[in-house]
Amino acid sequence: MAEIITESGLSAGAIYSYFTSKQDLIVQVTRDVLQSRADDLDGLEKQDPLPPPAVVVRIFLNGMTRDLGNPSILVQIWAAAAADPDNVSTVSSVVVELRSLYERYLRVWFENKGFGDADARAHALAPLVVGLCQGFILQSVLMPDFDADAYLAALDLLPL
Amino acid sequence: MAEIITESGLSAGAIYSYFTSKQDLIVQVTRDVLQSRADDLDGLEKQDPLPPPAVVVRIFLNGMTRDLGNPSILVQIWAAAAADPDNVSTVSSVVVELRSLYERYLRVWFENKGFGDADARAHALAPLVVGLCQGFILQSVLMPDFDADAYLAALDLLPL
DNA sequence: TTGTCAAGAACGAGCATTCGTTTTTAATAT
DNA sequence: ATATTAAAAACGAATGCTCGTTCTTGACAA
Repeated sequence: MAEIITESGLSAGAIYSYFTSKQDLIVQVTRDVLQSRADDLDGLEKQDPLPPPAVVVRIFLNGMTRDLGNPSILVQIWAAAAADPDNVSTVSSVVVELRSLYERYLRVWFENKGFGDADARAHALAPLVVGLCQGFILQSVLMPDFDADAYLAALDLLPL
Repeated sequence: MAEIITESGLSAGAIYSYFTSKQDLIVQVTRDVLQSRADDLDGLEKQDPLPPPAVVVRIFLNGMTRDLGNPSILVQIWAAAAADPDNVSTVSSVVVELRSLYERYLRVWFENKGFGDADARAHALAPLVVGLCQGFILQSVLMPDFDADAYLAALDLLPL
């Protein structure tokens, strides 16, 4: 909150005429960011040919970086949810939504590639793709020598 | 600390005759856990034939679950490091070590499979494998409906 | 008696939040 | 134009709570 107050140029009290609580602020900002990612993905799914998973993930993560700057705030949110069962549902619903976005995309991708089990493959792999994104965010926050481009480039080596 | 105090059966003050601070406690426990993982991996690397990546990751994550129970504590540690630059080096050194463990294993794995660029592949993919593990831990903490077995099974679909 | 260790109350820093007050805005009256 | 006034917004010190840590006290062992 201290950082947000400073950056907003407002006083501590003024924040609370726009958001009823820290939690409310987080929820509203999260909604905005998630909507941006959904919009990005909608755009990609309209393209022909359909961009490969590595590109989709790259654009997702670029978008997160653009919107959040240093995504350390995301790690804080995860930890707050992990510590307090009341917050788990808020965070998990976002992750679930994100996962289903990836799953929808992957289903089309595998169908286009002629996989008979496109549905099952998409369902199984979506959590891994989410995991790769979470890993990217964690490592970009926690590792001073993290090479974001190398991480994204390595996605091409995974023949999804 | 409150939970640790309760579970240890000691008082608040007594803890501090065994650990000089919360940070010290975390560092020592982390060392223990990481050493267990390194031992696990050493055992796997002695096997013939060399177990595939999916098995190595599965055993790593099973070990973490066995040692930590609910890995929510790990998410707390990540967040503490993300919030305070002083703690980043502690955490990052652990992740770097883990990454190099995976990289060493992957190099042998790719050499056995006859890849000419085994070294480069291992170097590129190790961060992704770490990311998949981090994603597993996050999702197992944050998502009530997380299916750990399905996540691990899906690793077999990634033809590494 | 002396030394060791645990207990647990007390401490103090950090945090989100509140609230009485002041300042700014904007509409209306003079 | 200027003055008046009511509403809205912002201020920021004060509040209450949490949490890691310290310190005094007391019990038991050597």
